[in-house]
Amino acid sequence: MKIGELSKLTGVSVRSLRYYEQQGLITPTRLENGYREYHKFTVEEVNTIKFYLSLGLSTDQISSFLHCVLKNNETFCTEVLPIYKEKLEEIDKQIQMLTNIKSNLEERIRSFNVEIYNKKELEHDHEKYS
Amino acid sequence: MKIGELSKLTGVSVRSLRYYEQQGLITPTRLENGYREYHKFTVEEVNTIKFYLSLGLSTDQISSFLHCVLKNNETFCTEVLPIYKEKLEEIDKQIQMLTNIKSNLEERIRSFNVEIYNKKELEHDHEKYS
DNA sequence: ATAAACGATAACATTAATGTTAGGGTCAAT
DNA sequence: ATTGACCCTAACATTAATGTTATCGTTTAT
Repeated sequence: MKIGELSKLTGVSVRSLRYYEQQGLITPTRLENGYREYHKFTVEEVNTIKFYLSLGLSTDQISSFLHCVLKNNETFCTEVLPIYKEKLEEIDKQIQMLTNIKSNLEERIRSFNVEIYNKKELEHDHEKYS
Repeated sequence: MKIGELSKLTGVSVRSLRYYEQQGLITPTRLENGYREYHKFTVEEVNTIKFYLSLGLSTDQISSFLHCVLKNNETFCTEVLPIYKEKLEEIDKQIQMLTNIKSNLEERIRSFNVEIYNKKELEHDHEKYS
């Protein structure tokens, strides 16, 4: 199949398919006219790539083990586990950072509410004593 | 004071100070020779900018309320609260995404452990029955 | 044979703050 | 007057996957 069909079947843009090829993730053959020709099982490969990208892995990381996981159960590929662990640490750090910022933001937002409360108190006092 | 001194006092690089100026966050005067001249209270301003940047706000967002918060208590600046709330939603979404990925990663990592366990079982069986 | 649909390559754009480098002025001390 | 420490502007680089556009060749249907 040609690139347009693969794109439709996978939902991955033609541009991205060419990029994956450039990154060494897929290697189509060429027809006489220069068009890329893909095997039908490339659909599965591209879906696998999509999955790993959705885990936040880079094309570089994916390329380091894709060859293996396309043939074996993932758990047989020793390259994968360290990458997962590395990514997990990275994500934990990010969550930690975001959580800190979130706390700060919530605290600042709370101080606005306190301010509004103070203003209402003032109005109330005004009524009470006027 | 000149830019080098401001940089030392705030820990913000000269490059970044010029960038903040370009974004309209600070507006030094110029000496006759073209050098930027900063008031001493600019140190406080830059520290304020640093703080808002650390909350993940963009220079664009900061510039929309910096003028106000430099003169008043932040809670008097009506522009700030919506920006905080917007940022908070954005961060919640990011945390949600990262948490999802984290779950997926942990599940995949777990399946490696199961696999190792199975392998050990095999060895064990091998001993047992050999 | 012409037009529409598809394919190819190549290059630039996106985001946002910051680093780096190049090519110059300025100033103070020697 | 030379040196070193500053300052200036301007421009390119960084990250990574994807979008966009330009220019061109190919195929297919009319």
